[in-house]
Amino acid sequence: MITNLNTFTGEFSYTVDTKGRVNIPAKFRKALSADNEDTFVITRGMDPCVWIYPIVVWQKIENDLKNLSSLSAINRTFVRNTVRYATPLIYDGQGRIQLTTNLINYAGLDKKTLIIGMVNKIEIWNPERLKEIDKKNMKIDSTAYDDLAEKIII
Amino acid sequence: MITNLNTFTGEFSYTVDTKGRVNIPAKFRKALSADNEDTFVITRGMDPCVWIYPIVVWQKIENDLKNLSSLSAINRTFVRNTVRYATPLIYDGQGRIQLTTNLINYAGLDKKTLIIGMVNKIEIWNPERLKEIDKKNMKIDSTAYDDLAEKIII
DNA sequence: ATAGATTGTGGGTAGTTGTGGGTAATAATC
DNA sequence: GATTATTACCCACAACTACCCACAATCTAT
Repeated sequence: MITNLNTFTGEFSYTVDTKGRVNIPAKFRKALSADNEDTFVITRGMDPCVWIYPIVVWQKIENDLKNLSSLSAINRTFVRNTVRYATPLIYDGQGRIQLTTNLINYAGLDKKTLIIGMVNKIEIWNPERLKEIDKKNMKIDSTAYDDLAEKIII
Repeated sequence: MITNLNTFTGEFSYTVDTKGRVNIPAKFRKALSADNEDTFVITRGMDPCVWIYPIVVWQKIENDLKNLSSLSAINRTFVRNTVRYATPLIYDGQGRIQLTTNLINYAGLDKKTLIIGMVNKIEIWNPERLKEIDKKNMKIDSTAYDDLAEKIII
């Protein structure tokens, strides 16, 4: 199929097992370009969820961070918080990744999870939490969306 | 015949079978440009129906979304809600696509469906629902149409 | 009008995928 | 150094999906 590589869409329900492993949906593994060598980077999301990047995409982010001058305190904070929780890992023979307890706690994961393709990255959510956030965002000023609508035609 | 490629018009009645498959009207398949390689992307419509895009059209949307920075919460929400339910798929040897249970529920599909060409995309409706929505929309203020008249000459 | 091709619909089967658990190797603790 | 905990790798199975074949209805063309 001719899908964009390192591009993820769709929503999937999976479980975190007792060992803290989650399956990466087969579709997402297939979307990984070969130069990733089955490797992702997991880290904290800006929302209370886990973010997963293909490692080659992450490496580009690392390079961008290198260009931020450490003379600025904001830059230092930003860099620190961005890379602090990032862990590269290879998925196992069954297509699962081993989450860290740190990230499991941060995202409040517990058994049932939602795995969501976010185009250039993947999110792992506790379904309850996402529902709350969704509800909150319902009230976002619709003018914000209108601005986006000018950039993107769907 | 000289019709525009990746452009769909007309209305067709089809059935969703027990496995959740629907036929894509032969006319629509013929309208697909070759670079799509028989691939569509199905997702939630803004109305309670299923939207179907030719994959090359969808990929343009994906690329636009990639350029939105995830530092903005509004952008994250917008991207998530846009791609969350999107699934690329190739139609089978009989010209059918396999719908996801998620989308079937969302659109309230059940056996009889209406498939409608929407120019750059295709919609799948539960006929009952469409009738209701149509009735509601009858009451649209005609000034809204006047605004459109400035953008589109028909 | 008739023969042939195309199209819509149904179902069977083999392969894939998600999930659980076991065992060996490694690391951590006392 | 011995014991425990943790991690990495392997096997098993049930559920699901993709692919194939079949057939009837419709359309096309001669």
